Amino acid sequence: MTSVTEATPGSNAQRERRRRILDATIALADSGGFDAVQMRAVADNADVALGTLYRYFPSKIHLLVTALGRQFERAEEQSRNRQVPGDTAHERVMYILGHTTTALQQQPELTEALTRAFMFADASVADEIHFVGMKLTAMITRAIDGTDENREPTDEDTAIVRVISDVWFTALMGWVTGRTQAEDVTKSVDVAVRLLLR
Amino acid sequence: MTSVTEATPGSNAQRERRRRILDATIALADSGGFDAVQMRAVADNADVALGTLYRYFPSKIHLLVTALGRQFERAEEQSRNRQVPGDTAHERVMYILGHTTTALQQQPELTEALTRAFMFADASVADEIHFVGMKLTAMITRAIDGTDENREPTDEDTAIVRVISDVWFTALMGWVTGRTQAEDVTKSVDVAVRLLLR
DNA sequence: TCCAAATCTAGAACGTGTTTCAATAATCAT
DNA sequence: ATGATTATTGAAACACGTTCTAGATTTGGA
Repeated sequence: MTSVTEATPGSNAQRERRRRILDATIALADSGGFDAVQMRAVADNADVALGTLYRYFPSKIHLLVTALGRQFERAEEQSRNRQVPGDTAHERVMYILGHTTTALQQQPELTEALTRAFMFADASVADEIHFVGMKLTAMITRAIDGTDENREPTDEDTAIVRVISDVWFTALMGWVTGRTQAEDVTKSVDVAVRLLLR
Repeated sequence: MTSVTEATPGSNAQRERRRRILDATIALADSGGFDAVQMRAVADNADVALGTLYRYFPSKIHLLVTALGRQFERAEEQSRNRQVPGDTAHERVMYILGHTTTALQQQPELTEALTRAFMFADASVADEIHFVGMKLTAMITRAIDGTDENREPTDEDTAIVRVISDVWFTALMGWVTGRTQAEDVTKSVDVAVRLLLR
């Protein structure tokens, strides 16, 4: 037992298993998307039994949405440490979302897997979904507020952020399902942001 | 062979089979949602062989999205024949979407099945998806324009309609997946419409 | 009317998410 | 250290979407 324990519950071995499972999930998703994340393959690659995998994550959706949360946590962390460039709220929001969209589109298979899982998710995954929503909201809100670090977001800000998130998500969904082009995602968001932040 | 043939291709018997399949689909979806629409059950209830079902609809998703199209066609037809009440664009859009939302929420299982299918749909269902999008766009656009029947929608109108559709869809998705309350759907849309139509 | 092509049927079979179970291993309180 | 509890393993089994096959049936043209 090392003294350095993370906030995650369970023994060392359990935290290790959990990490291996999520790593295997991301690796498989990155290589072949949603369909490649097969529970038997995840279990094999993570060196755990299938039953153990299900003890840690009650379904494929939980697994993927949790992985999505981990990715968003990192993205939000990164964005938190840097000043968002841009003179207007519009520019700043587009910087963040354009950036994030491009990053996601660099790993199309992974993005497809995670987005599809997000779409599938039902009430039993509400916590994980909420977590992801919070991270996204935080990023966009920070972009709207800009340099004014201490500005308390107004109700209107919050409402605008929600609408932008919805548009972004729907556009992303169109792209991962192969119904729209990569550029269309950023375009859709840009139109929405223009309508909302004026 | 009767003389009255619909626009649907194929022989009489084939049109009958197709109708039986879609009817069985709606009935099963209405009774138990997405999970109850099992391909074997649909085939049984429609009195066709499983192979035949797959000849008519290449996947469960095609089947459900086609059924969704039929439902939306009817809804749009109904709304087309009536004047939309309300003095402002906001009131009229909310009337239409509030109405439609309430109608969908009367049949939660059916709505869950159709919405989930819509979410799943990939490029191979693009035509059916597009059809549904057109119907929805038509309804909302008519509501924005109000009594001015001949007004040509501006680019801005079109953009606004897209954003509203996205918000509505995302909210509906939250509800069918059991993550939000029924009222939240209309509330979300109302906030978005207020931000966009001012 | 008859033949060839297309369609339909019944049912088996396959893949993958999920569940279950008996046996083994690890952990923890006393 | 020991016994009890809990976690893990390996493997079988199940459910449902989907595919495949062999034989009937229907259809449409000569």
